[in-house]
Amino acid sequence: MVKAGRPPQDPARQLERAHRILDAAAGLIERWGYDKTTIDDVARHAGVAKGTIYLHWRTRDELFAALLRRERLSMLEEVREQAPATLRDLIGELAAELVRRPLMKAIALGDSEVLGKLTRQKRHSETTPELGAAFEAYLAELREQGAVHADRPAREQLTVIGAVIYGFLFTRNNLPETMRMPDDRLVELIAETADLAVGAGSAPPAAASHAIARATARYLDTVVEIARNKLATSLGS
Amino acid sequence: MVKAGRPPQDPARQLERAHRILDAAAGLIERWGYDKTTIDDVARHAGVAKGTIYLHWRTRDELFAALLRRERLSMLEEVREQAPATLRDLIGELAAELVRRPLMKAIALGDSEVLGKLTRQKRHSETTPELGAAFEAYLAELREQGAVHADRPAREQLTVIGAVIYGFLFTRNNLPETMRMPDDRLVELIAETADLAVGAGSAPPAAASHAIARATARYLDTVVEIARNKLATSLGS
DNA sequence: AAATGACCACATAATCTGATTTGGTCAAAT
DNA sequence: ATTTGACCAAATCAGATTATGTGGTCATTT
Repeated sequence: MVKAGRPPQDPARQLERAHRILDAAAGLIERWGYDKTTIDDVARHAGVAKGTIYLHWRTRDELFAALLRRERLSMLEEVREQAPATLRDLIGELAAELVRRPLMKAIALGDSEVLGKLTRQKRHSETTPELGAAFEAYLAELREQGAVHADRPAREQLTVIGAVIYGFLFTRNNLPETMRMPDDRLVELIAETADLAVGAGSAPPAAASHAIARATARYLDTVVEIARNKLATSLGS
Repeated sequence: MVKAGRPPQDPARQLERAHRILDAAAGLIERWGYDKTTIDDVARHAGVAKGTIYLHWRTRDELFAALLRRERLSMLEEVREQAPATLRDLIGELAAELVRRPLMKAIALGDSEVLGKLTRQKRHSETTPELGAAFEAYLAELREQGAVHADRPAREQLTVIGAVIYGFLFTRNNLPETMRMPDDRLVELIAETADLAVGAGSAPPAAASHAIARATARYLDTVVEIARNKLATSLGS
């Protein structure tokens, strides 16, 4: 006669619980910032015991990393669903998501109010050179299609796009209320400015538009896949 | 019989001394930041007694304000001497000066390492709405000449230019050494990006180039004059 | 009149101590 | 096999206390 014991838990439930914990953490960090958000708070808001959280992640930082990766994946999936067909639309969708997601915005801007002591840590872009590399490859394809300026390094174009997004997002925050433009307009301006700076002077040949759309879709597939794998690592599954 | 007394000093010498003090302050603040720079240090480096400094400015902050205003005037005069003839050249010259002047750059970026507790103070652009207004007026002239996009508010264009400059300058600082481009290239990119974002799609009519150059020169005259007056106030003359 | 630098009130920094919080563990419960 | 929450060491915080440094003044000197 064997003891009944507790039956193994459904892995799907485990995953659901992990997400519930991340949901709680996301809300708390957005509201109180990283430093003031304790594991106890997260556990209470997620309706689990503190020890349970450590069944999912070894440290607080790993929980936070998982949260960021989930958010990043969600953002990229959302962008992909919009199915942007040009570089400009892609940047516009990315910017729109950045504006709408406090956590991603905080990461992009290095907002110490939210990130607390993690502010000076590794930049997100440096953290995953793969994502940067994917974007550079994408730019190379665009160049072949005559969609971006051909005679300057892709690395530089990446810097330009980054600077434009950063500049608009940041200055917006520290602007008097009266001078702020609506979100939609801001996003339009970012996309337009970045595209003008990086794009070829003239419109790409009409015949290329299909190839460009395909390249864009493929780029998004690639980065979504990368983000998905990173997240999987962080969820221990 | 009267005592000889000390003869009145030459006002020119007083002014020269004021500048010597500001020179000392500039060097110290660039090196140690505002918080760590004491009046005693400044006095010692300027070769005067502490009390002498208070013959020129009532408080430490007023000394600092004078320093910034002098730097600003110097920067604008330098730009004017380059005689930029287009918006793009103007922005390029401004950016070049910003890159070259640590104090101005610190102000533009709100660098707390240099500004110390003054970081959260009034932004420089808010401080002098006159300068912003002058630039808006300049943009209006350019619009009449077909040099900038006509159907969007000048206010917005000002924001765009600010965002571009800020974005490039800031991201440059937090970039790994290996990815940094040389100063000249950075400046070119800033000018080009801002100009593309704000300029009319097509090149302005050749007939307008003279008027544009005149407007640019007039704009610089205006702001140099404003800056000169502000500085005069700060020097008590 | 013009310049100085010793002087002082006050702000800031540094040190210490005790109390509280919090990330992480693990024996016990299920 | 899972989950829990009391528990602990280590970090953080709050406050008191002391030490140091600094902005600004002014009697004195030139």
